[in-house]
Amino acid sequence: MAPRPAGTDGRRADARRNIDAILAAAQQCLIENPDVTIAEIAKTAGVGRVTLYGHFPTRADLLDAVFRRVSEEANAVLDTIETDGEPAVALTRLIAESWQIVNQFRAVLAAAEQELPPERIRSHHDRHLARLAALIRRGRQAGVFRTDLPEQWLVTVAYTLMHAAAAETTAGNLTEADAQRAVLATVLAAYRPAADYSDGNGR
Amino acid sequence: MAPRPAGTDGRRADARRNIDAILAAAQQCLIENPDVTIAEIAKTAGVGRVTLYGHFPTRADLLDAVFRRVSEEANAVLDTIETDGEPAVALTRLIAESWQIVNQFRAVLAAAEQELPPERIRSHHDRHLARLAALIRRGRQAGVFRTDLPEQWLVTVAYTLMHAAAAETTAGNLTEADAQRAVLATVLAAYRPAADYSDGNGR
DNA sequence: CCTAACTCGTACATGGATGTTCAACTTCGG
DNA sequence: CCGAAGTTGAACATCCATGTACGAGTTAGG
Repeated sequence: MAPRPAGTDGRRADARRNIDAILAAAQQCLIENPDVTIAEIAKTAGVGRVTLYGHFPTRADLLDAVFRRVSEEANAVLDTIETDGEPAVALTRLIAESWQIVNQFRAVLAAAEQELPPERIRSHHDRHLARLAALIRRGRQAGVFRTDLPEQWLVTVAYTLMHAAAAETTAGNLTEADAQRAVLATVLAAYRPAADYSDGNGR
Repeated sequence: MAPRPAGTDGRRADARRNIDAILAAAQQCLIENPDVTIAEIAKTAGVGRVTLYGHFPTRADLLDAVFRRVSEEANAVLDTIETDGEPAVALTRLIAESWQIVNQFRAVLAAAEQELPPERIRSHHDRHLARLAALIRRGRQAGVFRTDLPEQWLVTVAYTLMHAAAAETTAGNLTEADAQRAVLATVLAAYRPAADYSDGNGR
């Protein structure tokens, strides 16, 4: 109607709608099975296979778009988290939220890892990792997190454990609640300073 | 020469030799790239593709055999480890050894996980997991390991961290020595009782 | 030595997924 | 209402790894 804001995008309205549908479908399908076929994604999106190829010339392109989308969704959530204050508390908050996300989307990640060049994955992840890294740094300076291991390793520990817990829930070995608790308890313990003479109450 | 012990196997000597070569080649190839093609494995083994199929009718059969082989090799090593005495010390020994193995063979595992039915994986792994589980149980009774999380989860934590560390070394982020130290320190910390009022020296 | 067991290469059958091309049909959007 | 942008299914072209079939050549081993 109104001479469209010109920033909308070159595309026509229905095209944009389809792209959305495709991304949503892809996301859902990938969660159920990282090896879904393009054909199936198209069908789920209620769109012709050819149409899909029209927007995403190659499987990798599609995966990349989905990955980017999920990643941005995650950032939107995580950016609202308060990471100031007592590091251990902030860590608890951050991990709890992050775990929800990992638990939801780990299958997408798995798919992406299989078929996207590693730097691609890295670049999408960086912001998440940086957030945690910053918190760790702060906690170390405050003397409440251990400093005898590389910062990078501590980051890895947290993400690894989240993935593991997610796997355990999908395998049915742990309820979501138990899994979250387990991750939290484990990471907190793993981050505690090596020779900890404190009383365990954190101060 | 001597009327062969009759327990040798129905096969002819050269056949047995080839089977060995194939398994060895497969193991090596899979370590370099979990998606190696059968053809390449055959070539590496210095054997015709057809010959390979003669012994392992299907890719899954081959993977299974390789997996079994590696697993048995691992068991041979791990069975020699002293798991009595102070649980924390025994754990250190067990993890240190296990990590070496995981670090060497994680690629094989990855390949197997992709293409073998999960129960197969399980059955091969069980003995390793059981070993650790037993030690954990003992440590808990002795009051030196935490009891507020499922035993199963603690096992997962250890193996997960070993895999993560292995990944970090292959990525070049950690030297083998640093990785081993990191795993050890992290697992020990993670296993420590939740509200730990001890002096950190273990007794 | 002589035979059955093994191996080899080449060639072929299969199957499944990814992309492409085309010509007709719909829908936007001005 | 008209033209351009978008959509569609069907058919086709590739590609690539797996697995088979065969006939001829080797080798083990009694």
